[in-house]
Amino acid sequence: MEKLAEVQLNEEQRIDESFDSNISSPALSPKQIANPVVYKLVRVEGDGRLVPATDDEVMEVENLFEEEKVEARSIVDTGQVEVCIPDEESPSVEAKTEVSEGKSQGEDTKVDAEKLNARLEYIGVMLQQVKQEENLRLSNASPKHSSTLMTVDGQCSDQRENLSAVEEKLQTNHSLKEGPLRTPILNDSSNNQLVSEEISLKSTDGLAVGGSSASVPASCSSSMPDFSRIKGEICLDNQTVRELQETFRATFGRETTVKDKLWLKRRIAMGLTNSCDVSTTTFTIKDNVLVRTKAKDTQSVMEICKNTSQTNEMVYDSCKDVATIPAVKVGDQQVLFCKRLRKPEVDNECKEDVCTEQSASKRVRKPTKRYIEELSESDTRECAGRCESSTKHSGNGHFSPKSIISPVCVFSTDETALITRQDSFGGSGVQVPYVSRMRRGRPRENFMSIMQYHPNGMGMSVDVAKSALGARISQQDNETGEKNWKDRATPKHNQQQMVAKTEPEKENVVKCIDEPETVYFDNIDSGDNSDCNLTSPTSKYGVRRKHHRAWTLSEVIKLVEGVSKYGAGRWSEIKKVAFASYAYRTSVDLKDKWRNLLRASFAQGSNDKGMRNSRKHGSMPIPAPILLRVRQLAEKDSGGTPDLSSSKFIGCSGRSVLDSRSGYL
DNA sequence: CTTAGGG
DNA sequence: CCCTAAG
Repeated sequence: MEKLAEVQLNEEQRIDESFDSNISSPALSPKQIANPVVYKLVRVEGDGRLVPATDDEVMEVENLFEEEKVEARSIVDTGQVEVCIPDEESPSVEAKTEVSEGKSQGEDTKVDAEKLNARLEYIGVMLQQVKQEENLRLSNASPKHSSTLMTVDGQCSDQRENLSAVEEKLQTNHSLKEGPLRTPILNDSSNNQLVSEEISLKSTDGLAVGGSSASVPASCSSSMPDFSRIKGEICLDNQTVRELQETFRATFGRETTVKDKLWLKRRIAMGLTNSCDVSTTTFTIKDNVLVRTKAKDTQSVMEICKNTSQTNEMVYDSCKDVATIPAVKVGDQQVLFCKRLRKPEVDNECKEDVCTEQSASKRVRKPTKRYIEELSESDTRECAGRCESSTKHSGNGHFSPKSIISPVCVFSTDETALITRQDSFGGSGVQVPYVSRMRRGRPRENFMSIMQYHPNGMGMSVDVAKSALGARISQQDNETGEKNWKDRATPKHNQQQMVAKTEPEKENVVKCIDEPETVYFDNIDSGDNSDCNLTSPTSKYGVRRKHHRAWTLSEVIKLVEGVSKYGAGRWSEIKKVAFASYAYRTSVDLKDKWRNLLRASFAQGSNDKGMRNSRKHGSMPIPAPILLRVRQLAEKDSGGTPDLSSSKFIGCSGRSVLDSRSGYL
């Protein structure tokens, strides 16, 4: 069979912006975001490369589509899916753009939604056949349980790559549909048990998935599992096919005609262990022996968790919400899918049931997920480690949320693990290195306020602006670039973003230069690096490392005064009153600065006060009086009655110092 | 949205 | 400074 696969060119920004870091950068038009799903026909070469399909291939597939259309089952369609049969155009950005433009957010989907469904349906059929083949071919060599790692590995396998692609495409397609959704396989049953079983199988056994699809007749007589049929210990190994089928039926409540023993065993094993019913009846697998235990054998279940690991987290997550769950997939889809399903209240009982210990101790622990940057910062080693560690965590009954949202680890041929994400930037929808997002942070609204202390600031601003522009061009984005871009991003990607990013800023800067009087920095929004950080002493000495805006003394003073007036903690108040004109200082900033001030003041208090004005560390030295005042305020704030007789004096002196200084800041 | 606190 | 969790 020719390796024809539909690869998804999918941008799922909508699902989670933070996840899709750099795509959501300003470099992309909203239009692209609005068209999340695009498919493109490609062929998977022997080495795993994705090559655009030729005309012939496209024709061929189209014919097939037509033929199969007749008996295709209808699938609920939300107009989110589009099958695109492009020309032989190289998989480039244009290709995608064209496609995207041709479709205006599902408005024209009515045209032939049915047709599309039929096609997708056909792909499903094809997929099943392929999978069955695969299944037969690989059934002998397959280990008992396929862990996530295995699944990942499988994705790299040449033999399965096309399969994966097709499957992924198909299932993702499903996953995009809203509302109750029937897979062709499940037909009438919206039964949780069934669905969850199906999911679990798909998620954990990438190889044999198709088997059930193709083989299980749509006639599900009894749709409820009947665990009572399973008595005591059952050695799956010793069972005949017939018995296995029976067990299967008992387990899942439906018949199967699959004769593959291994397949059956895995199904049963997985189905049981993933069953939502584990809370009442727990089955565990020990050395291929199915053990039924009334009491929860947490230990054993943990083992299962470990084995199935990450993927099954999704399964567990899914149990509650099966009605809308189409499938679980390897790769990004899996992740996205998971995120989509993770509703807070659906803190699945399945997971908790399985991992009793954890649920007993604490229901929700929210380890703060550090932002994407840190995820993508992880290097090769870490990636491998994470794959492993997620497994480990599961073993301890601890599901690390991090593992859920962590990027997919793909082990490329040269044994290096890369963090990748599904990306269509190159047009081929292949995995590309995971790069950190372009830029974060709030915009800096305007700079007007600063200027009030810098009547002469203009000349400087030009310089800074120029230099800022230059720096940006040369090194893109200081923050993210230094660590991540160089080694991670694809060159193409980089360039595009770079151009897209630089342009607008150039404009802004130009404006800033041309119309210094009025427009000034109003246009320099998006604070991105565009901080013409005039007041920063560091700007004089070059190397403005970040888009920091150094705190001026006057700002500090206002802050201190504000704190003295309103008390520490009322940052929004202080900001409103004292920093009304400082749009770029948020209450958080105030708080941070205050924290720093406290630190500084106490540090200095214990130290020699002589170095207060030293410029050793290029940053603005904070006059001792201010620090003293800070300390005093801090003490007052901390509840104690420090009774500093000097408080008044300090207050006065501090203020006077401030006033005198603010003049030439 | 604001505050608190960690990175 | 940035991020996130909580209120």
